[in-house]
Amino acid sequence: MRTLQFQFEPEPPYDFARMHGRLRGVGHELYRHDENTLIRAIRVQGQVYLVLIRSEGETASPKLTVEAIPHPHNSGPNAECLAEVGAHLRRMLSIDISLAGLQEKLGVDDRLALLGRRYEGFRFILESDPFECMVKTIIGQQLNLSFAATLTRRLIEKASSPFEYKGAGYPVFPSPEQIASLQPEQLRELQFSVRKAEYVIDFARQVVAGTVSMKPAELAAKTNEQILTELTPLRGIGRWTVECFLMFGLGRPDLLPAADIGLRNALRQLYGLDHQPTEAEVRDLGRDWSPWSSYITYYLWESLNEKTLFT
DNA sequence: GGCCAGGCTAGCA
DNA sequence: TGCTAGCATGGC
Repeated sequence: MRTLQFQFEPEPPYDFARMHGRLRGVGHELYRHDENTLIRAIRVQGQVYLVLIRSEGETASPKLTVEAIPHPHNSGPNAECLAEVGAHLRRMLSIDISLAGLQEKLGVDDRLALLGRRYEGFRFILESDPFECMVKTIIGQQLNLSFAATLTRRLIEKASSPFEYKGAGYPVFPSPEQIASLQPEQLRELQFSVRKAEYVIDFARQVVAGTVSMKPAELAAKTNEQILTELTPLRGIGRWTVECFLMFGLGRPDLLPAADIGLRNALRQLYGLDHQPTEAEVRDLGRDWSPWSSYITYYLWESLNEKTLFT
């Protein structure tokens, strides 16, 4: 099978260096970094590819080249996948998002304007697919990020085999079938709580059984509220989890996860508050962020990594 | 040593 | 309908 080649020229600003930098941090165990190249395995309609993403431009004149190397075990005619892999990468890398309007939105508030200047062109790199996003989000509930990353890494090592390429092994996020075939005790051995082990496996089994759809095309046809209504009845999936899923899994631009501890801490820092704002206070502070609530939340999360930014 | 982590459920008033 | 203990463990 041949390597697929793609070139993307998103509308500026597009700050790939900062987007790449975020993926070097904790919680991004699926990525490998080779000089200025970002590498990971992705799954597109059941087929696995190793993608090498390289930036050859700058924030004001962005240009990305991507190679996608099909896994040797992929089956079926590869040619049909070219368009699908390309569309997958465009969505994952926020290529077709226009940020016009975001700076204007940020500009009405001095503190937010600071964020806007700092993170101009900083976009989401989405989780590779909705199933992966949901599993990682369930694992991340309530835990500190580093322990959540440890659990995710152990799950990947337990349930799937790495993509071997040029003498190195690249982790592949397990398929729904691979996670569905596990027993809760196997995740308990990895230091999952009993509950969390059940949530993750039950979710995978529902996806395999078809009672829950994680198909991108089907999810794309639904509103945020429809997806919230459908997914929150599942055990282990609450409002926060679906909000994160909509942001990082589907790239929906206008989510405000007002109960999120990280967002509350970031707002406390941004505005110099003497207490951690409540959920209601967060909704009030963010009442004018629409239709960019996800992006402003994203910038606020990022600001947590820079304690000196507002002091 | 104690409390909080980018929550959620079950069980109880 | 609303409140809270418990969850597993790491980090500060």
